Amino acid sequence: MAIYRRLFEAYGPQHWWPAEDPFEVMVGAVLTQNTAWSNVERAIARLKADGPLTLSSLLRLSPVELAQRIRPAGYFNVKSKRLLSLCRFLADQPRLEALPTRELRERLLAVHGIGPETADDILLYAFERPVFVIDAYTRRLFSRLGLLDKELAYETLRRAFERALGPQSGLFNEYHALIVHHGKDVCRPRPLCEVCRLADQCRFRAARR
DNA sequence: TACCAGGAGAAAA
DNA sequence: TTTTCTCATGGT
Repeated sequence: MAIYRRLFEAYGPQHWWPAEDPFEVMVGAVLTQNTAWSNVERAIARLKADGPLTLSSLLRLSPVELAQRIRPAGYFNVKSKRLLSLCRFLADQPRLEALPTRELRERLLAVHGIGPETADDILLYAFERPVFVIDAYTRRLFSRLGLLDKELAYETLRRAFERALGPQSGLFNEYHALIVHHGKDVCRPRPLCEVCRLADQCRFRAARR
């Protein structure tokens, strides 16, 4: 919680995810896989150029048509198939919001192209479930601070964060958003922000002892 | 020019 | 079962 308070005091509330509705959150979660958000924004803008971004509007597109629209996000052929798999899943399974979180997570993970991080993005930011998202920014920040081994398995880290913070989806939402803001907009791999620079120096000194 | 960016699935070992 | 490879655009 000390890290959270420090981030919140530094950057303020983030009000995430940057999307107009839950469906756009899900689309963004797939498009941002291993991709800079600026490229995702271009792809979403192209999807919206045809009209409102909805489940039915995407289901009307062929894989090739969708791939051309999301081209700026990279891996467009792969992501086109993944997005259409997600859309078919959403169309085939009504009342997903009524499912308990664990079952909803398992069903999302069974969809082609939805791995642990993407599933948890969707659970937290589209379904407002208390699930902590472990992404590259989370691993980088907390390993720099010497608080975790960034090679640990996804599930191990997720459970550790959830145990430490308790079942508060609002806090998980804000915490992860702050971690991303810190990693993306403040502290890039180089140059490091002041906090991470000091953490790196401490680790370097410790390693020399 | 080379590297990096909010992963996931398939193939190879 | 674990590790490695592949997918691709845009910014720095």
